[in-house]
Amino acid sequence: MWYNPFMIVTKDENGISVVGREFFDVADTLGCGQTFRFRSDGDGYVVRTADAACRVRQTADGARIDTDDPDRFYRYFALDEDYGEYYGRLRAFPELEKASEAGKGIRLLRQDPFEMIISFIISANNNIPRIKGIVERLCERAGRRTADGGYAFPTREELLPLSVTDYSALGAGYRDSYLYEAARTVTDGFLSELAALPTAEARKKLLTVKGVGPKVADCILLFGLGRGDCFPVDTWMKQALGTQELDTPAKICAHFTARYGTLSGLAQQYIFHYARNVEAHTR
DNA sequence: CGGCAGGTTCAGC
DNA sequence: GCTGAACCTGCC
Repeated sequence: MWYNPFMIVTKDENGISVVGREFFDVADTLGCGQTFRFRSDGDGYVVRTADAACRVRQTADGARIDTDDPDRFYRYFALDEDYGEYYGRLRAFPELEKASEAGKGIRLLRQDPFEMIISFIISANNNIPRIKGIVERLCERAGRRTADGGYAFPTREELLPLSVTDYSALGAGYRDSYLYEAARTVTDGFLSELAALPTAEARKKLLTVKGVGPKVADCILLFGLGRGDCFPVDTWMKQALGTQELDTPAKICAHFTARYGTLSGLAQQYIFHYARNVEAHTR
């Protein structure tokens, strides 16, 4: 059992129970664009990562995760981390007062780096329903069957047999050749070098992959490599934060990573959530 | 039905 | 280095 002032987490053989829902909002955590592999199921969600699956739902006093692999999802949902503390630190920034309050239940998911590279190449200049569809079809096409009857995300080896035309047939559009190339570029060696590099150098390395630009690289670093010092700048960020001085994505990124440091990624998620779910509906 | 979607590439300065 | 046009596809 693990405890902090805001949350009590208990692991058992069938899953994980969380007491304290303030810093674990299931819908917000899954819905803020970090993962595309979840679907509604009754009063909760089925969530997949790599070759594992769980069912997660919000409960009266917290959340419940049912899974064969509690340790995996304990890490996946970062239940060893004190998001109450992170929230407190970010809330101290005046400009984050409203966004942090609205998004305090968001947690950054610890996901698989290879899965993140492929998924976020697909995400570029694309919409979420379509991204989810492409990822789902890719898993059905190339991933292994899992014990629960679903599909695992394909490994690099499982993607190698696919042709550019195969990716096109999955609906990937012009990203087909990027995916084909990425499966050849992103070897285990590439990934282990990536993990060993400081964030700035890891970012440069990711930018050598075709189809990976600054925004996608930051998403991979943040969601797949635990680099909290990244601040992905997308259309929402540009719209919410762009000013006369901060008039390019690179300037916005540099400004806010300098300001929020290792909590930049979480701050970005708070702002993204607020811009898309709160501000958009109140205007 | 045309614009848009959690951008990137490529060509031209 | 920086800027802008072109880009698959299917939701809204």
